[in-house]
Amino acid sequence: MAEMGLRARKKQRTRLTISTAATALFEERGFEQVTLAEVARAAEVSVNTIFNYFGTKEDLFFDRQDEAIAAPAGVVLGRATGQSAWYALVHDSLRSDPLFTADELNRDWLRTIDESPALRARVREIMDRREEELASVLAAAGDGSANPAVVAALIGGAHRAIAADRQARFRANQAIRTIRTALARLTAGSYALLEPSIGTYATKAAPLDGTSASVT
Amino acid sequence: MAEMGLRARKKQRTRLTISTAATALFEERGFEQVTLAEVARAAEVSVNTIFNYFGTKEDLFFDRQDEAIAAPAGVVLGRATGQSAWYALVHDSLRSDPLFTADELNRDWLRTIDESPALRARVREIMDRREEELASVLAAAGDGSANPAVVAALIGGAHRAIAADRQARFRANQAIRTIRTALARLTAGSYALLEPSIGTYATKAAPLDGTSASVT
DNA sequence: ACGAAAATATGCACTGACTCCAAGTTTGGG
DNA sequence: CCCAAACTTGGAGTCAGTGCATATTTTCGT
Repeated sequence: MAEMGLRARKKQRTRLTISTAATALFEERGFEQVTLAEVARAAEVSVNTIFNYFGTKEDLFFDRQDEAIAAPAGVVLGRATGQSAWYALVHDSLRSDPLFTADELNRDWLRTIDESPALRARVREIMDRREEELASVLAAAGDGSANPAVVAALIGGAHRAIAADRQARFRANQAIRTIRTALARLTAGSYALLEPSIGTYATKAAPLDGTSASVT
Repeated sequence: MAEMGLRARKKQRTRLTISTAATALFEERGFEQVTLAEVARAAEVSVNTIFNYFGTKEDLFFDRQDEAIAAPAGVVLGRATGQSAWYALVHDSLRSDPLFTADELNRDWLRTIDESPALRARVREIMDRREEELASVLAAAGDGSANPAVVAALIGGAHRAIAADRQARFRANQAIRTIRTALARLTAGSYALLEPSIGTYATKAAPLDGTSASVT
């Protein structure tokens, strides 16, 4: 992984140059107000080169969407023995999910999203794909007590509500501390609503090597 | 309402002409494969006229999205005294919500959506707005036991899962009867999951005119 | 170290949705 | 019957995104 030819390094550098130039422009003047030609000028490449690295204008902004998409599925996949999906998400979401973080760096970024219909549409798509990933992890867990897609959709619903709340609070220019505590409270409240129905769904069974008692 | 000048009638007719011409083309060859110029030719108007009636290409396809957006909020708003939002939705959704219907007419329509990223994005937007409408109706009901936006999001989650299931079944070319029963079963199952948490949320209070006993 | 092959960058021409504006044309009301 | 408002149209332009042909750069086998 540390091994990397000149070509690969250069590619990585170019990609970063374009992405940071674009993000800066977007946050400064708004997504729709910036043209790809301007991004190209700022990054000192041709417009076509941008398309070599990014499929769409939105991809320039959501450069690392993959992390956000994989987050909940990863949390559930990495839950400890005896923990349910719900339990793992309750205790890990606020820490590891980029969707739940609130710091000063988020402010301009979130405002930019808020002001652009195209970016908001993209966020919806990301949320949808999060749900799909989560659903397939839950399906693999093989808990027949409920439809995994439905369980994933309920969790996804909670996440949407929390994300919307975060947006609203940033929009209202609340202090980071305030947002953080409100977010924690809302997260707890939302998951509490879900506990009776899915609190024990997809509980990870103990390994079958016989050293621990059965779980049932 | 029956009163309508020649101008207004003509407008309505033109709108319908454009919309049906467009829908026919879309279902025949796919949304992305049809150009607005072609729609204009088919409807015998200019491209600019299309934009007089419809804001975007997608609006041509989702001509009556307003009904879909207002459906759950309407059901909840119209619930009888003593019924909760959950109860009203469980018993009315399959009947009155266009999102839950399954008949032969849906087939081509849904396939067209399925094959177009742009239309799928629009569906996500519609789902989002449904949730917002529902959330504001719930908020107006003033049940402080839970955050109305969260409750709306959970219901929205269930709806998304059901809609996705319907899509998958149409995609797999299942028979309408099969889809209908599967849909009913999934709807019941999803709402059952929600009952313990929100089953009595926003129960409509009896009128205050004193003729009936207090509820609480 | 050299030259061919593969990867990458760029310019050019094009499509298609959408906007703005400046005429036409049609309709309703006085 | 004529004027004003509503509606339609054409034309010119913007911008994201595609396809292609042509440089230019990097890599790799020899």
